[in-house]
Amino acid sequence: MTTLKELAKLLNISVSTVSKALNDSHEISENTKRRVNELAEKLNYKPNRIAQQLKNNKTKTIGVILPTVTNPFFAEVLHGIEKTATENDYDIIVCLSNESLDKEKRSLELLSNGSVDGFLITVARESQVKEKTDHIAEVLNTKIPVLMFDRVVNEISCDKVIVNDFQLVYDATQYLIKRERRKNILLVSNIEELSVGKLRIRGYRKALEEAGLESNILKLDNVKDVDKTIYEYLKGHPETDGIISIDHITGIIAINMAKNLNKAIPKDLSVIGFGYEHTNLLSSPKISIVHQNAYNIGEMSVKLLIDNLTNENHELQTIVVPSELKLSESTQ
Amino acid sequence: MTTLKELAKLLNISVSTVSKALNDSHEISENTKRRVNELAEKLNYKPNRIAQQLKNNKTKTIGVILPTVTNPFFAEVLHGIEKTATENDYDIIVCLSNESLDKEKRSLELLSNGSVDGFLITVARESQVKEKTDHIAEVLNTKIPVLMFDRVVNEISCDKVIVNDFQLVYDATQYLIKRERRKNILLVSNIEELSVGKLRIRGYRKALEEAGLESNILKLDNVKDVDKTIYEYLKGHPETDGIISIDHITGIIAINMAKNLNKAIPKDLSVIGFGYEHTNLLSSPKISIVHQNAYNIGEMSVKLLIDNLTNENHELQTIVVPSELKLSESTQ
DNA sequence: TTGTATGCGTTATCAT
DNA sequence: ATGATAACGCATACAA
Repeated sequence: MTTLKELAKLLNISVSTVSKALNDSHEISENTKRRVNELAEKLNYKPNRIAQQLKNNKTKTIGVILPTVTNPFFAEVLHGIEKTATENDYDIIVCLSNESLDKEKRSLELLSNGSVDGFLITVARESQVKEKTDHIAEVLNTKIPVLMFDRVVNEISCDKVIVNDFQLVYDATQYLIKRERRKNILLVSNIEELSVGKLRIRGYRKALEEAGLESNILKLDNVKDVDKTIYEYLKGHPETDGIISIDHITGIIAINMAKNLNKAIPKDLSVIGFGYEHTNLLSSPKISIVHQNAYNIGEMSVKLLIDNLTNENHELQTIVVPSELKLSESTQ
Repeated sequence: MTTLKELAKLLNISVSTVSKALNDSHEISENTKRRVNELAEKLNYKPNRIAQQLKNNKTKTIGVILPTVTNPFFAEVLHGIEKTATENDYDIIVCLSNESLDKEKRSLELLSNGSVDGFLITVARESQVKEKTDHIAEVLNTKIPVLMFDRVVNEISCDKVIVNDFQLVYDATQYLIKRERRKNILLVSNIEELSVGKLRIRGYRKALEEAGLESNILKLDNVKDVDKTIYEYLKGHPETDGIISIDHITGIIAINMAKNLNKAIPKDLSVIGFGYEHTNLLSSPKISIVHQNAYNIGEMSVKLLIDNLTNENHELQTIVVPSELKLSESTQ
């Protein structure tokens, strides 16, 4: 890599002159600027980013800690994060916790050595279930800003970007009750022990209670044959006329199983799931989904974190990113 | 952040003594080491990574440039990359080209300033279609190692990690011909203009030619209503008794459409697609897939790049990661 | 065993 | 208009 020193030597001028010339300082003559810029161009000079980071004590880099990227929700969040970070001249260093507390902790510790200016994090499943989040609080103690999105820890005070999980499922359930006159609505889930899962289940329960209906929940986390389990449930409960899935996968499976049982969708059974950009391509009839606008979650998270990093008067806040109910063929 | 200087001042010793003590140098007395380590522990000292990077002229960071992460194939590759990088004490900076030549170019240029030690890249669709890859060659000119995976550019000489696309589809097609006695095998695809798509189509053609059968290809890239297009094709060609999908989505749609036409799967129609970890959960009957072992692609890529970065005698090579045909319910 | 000096590449301050 | 020097934090060759 070409350095200032090399340019200076070749031009027989000092390093500081070269530096100033490249930064278009008024102290430098037009002639010198021209000579310097020409040579810099020719040798493809680029200021060494690491040296700048050391000098400025800023990395312009954000640490992003995600449970996984195989889940399309987080994939789309990451898309939003990357795009917005790039637009604001930030790089992102990505770590995947794989839902492990230990990996999450190590990643945070490793990057808390000046590698990044701040963190975006979704707490790992294990950390959340075991309620161990001291490692996150410790990062905040070292004055490195942290923003939590999606899954959050109430006890920790920091910026947060979330979805209105409770309201969303409440609304979706109410839609099935009031608009589609469904009486026996099943909730299927493989995320029941996550904070967001609990909130969604509460929304479902509230809507049913208000309507005087009974709630039925099929918990599928750690279940091996998800398809068979749903099939057997539907077979044993033929009265089921509505399904709310609170994740992005069990709703599609439920549609397939219902079809195998010769249930007409949406005539006999309405289905609403959670989903992302192309989710509804995957089922026939196309599944109606709660679209969480994952991209926007990523976008808002980056913007809020950068505000924290750059704005003296930044105030901690919690942003709720609006979601939308995207009705398709699996509802009437 | 605590620095060596601060520790030195507090202990009334020199910076270099502190540095050596922390690095467990034999030059330093046990007593001093103890004092230093205790204070370092107490103040939660961590060596500033940026300063180390500048000193060593190494970042221990890999730049990863992906077209997207919403595609589960790349998501799983990224998983393999992250895990393997972490195990080898490397960070990853992730950039998403979004299939755009321009974004890919800018990302490469931005990180070619000392930010990373090397690159892992899958060429963007636009770059590949327009055959513009000078920006990648330029990075190599600056002596920063680049490794291409999945989609590769033949004209550029560098490490490569690929899948045996030709052979895979050849084998899958032959399976339908020889084992399942299929005569009218359709290929569906939404990636026909990518290098990997072309290779896969060639494998399909070869197998059919050898068997004296006719090839039929349904190209779906840029098609709006993929489901309807497949439906209409199958309706107009009821003789179709086998389908090869060369991407991870059109195979599932084909199964759904065939069922809508009351075709029995796999009795009337066998289907093989491409897919990843949980792909087969999404269809009923479960789809048979070519599993590309995306995770391994990521893993091998990192290992090969690190060898290039650290091994004096590294020789450029192309690794073919073996895939497997995972038969499930959509074949007999 | 400990300390001093130097340099990584850049930029800001202070001479000349 | 140009140059010398110092500093960011760390590591190491070299003195003492």
